[in-house]
Amino acid sequence: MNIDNYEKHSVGVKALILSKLYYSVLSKSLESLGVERYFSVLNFLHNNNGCNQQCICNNLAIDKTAMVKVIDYLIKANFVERKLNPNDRREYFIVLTKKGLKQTTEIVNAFKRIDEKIFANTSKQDQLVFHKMLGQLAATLIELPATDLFFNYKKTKKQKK
Amino acid sequence: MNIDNYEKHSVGVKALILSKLYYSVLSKSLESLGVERYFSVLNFLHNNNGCNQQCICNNLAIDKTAMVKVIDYLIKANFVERKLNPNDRREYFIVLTKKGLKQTTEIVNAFKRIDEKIFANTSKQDQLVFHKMLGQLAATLIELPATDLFFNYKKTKKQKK
DNA sequence: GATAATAGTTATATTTGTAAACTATTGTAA
DNA sequence: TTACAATAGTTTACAAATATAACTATTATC
Repeated sequence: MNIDNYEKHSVGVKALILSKLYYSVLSKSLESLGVERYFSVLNFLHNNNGCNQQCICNNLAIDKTAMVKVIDYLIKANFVERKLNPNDRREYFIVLTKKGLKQTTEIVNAFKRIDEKIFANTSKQDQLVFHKMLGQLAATLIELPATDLFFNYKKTKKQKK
Repeated sequence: MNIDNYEKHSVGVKALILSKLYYSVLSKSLESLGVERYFSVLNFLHNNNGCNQQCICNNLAIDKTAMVKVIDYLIKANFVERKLNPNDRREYFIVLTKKGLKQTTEIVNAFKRIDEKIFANTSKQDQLVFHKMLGQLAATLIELPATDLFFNYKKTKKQKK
């Protein structure tokens, strides 16, 4: 079993394949959980419990219309609740339930475990360079002209005729 | 405009976000082309013209049933043709048309241009470490237990009762 | 010659992504 | 203080992606 010629690809293709491999391993290690999707959202919520939907979108580069369905799904699974912010009645806080808190602990650990495992044979120095580079690449890409995608804030530009 | 707290994410999440950013920039820079999808497939075909569908799947980690539609789409757009291999009549060679060859040249260049741009301010040494790490991570992940996903060869395991 | 394996297809269902239009609320500026 | 813009979130409709299973045709293996 193999991904052929991985080293020949561009950075974008490598990143996409790497994320596919990663999520495939993650799903396997979390098979027994009550949800089978949106692990990254739950992982994020564990560290940012009570943030609003837009915040999740901005952090994970997910479109806000897609996020509606994600939260609906997680509510149905009894992992989170929507709580209206009384000080700004436009937004809802997304809060983990008791069950959600317990389960997300496992998810957080699964992420950590995989990260540890794949870096096990790598020097601390190389790991630092790697993470520094990832940050730089993301920062550079954000500054280049791009299609709107998940950047909801840009959409208004088109509305004016 | 920004991706908040990028540096806090796990490798898998970072890779996914990075690929989203990358493809968003890529799409923008190829807006004028006759296709608006499957750039990585076309980029791959440019360097592997005449390979079969399974080969594309193995290289880009795409499921073979999805690949059927991708190739259908590219045939419709007059970018590629299916040519039956006379020596093994199960497989088709995927061959770029004249139009396809011309267009994929632009795609290949777009990939290269972005890679050059995002690495412009990075030392050759760091780039080497980065690519070496990407390869190592992918290789490690492939060895870990995973859900089947795009690994078509594994599916046979389940067929036997 | 039977069986397994491979390349590719079809069908179906679900999920995800995209665009546009929408409500409700809050912020801002004349 | 009213008008307008911006923000948070939702809905709808449609296109595309993903997953599963069953399928044909062909080739490889024993």
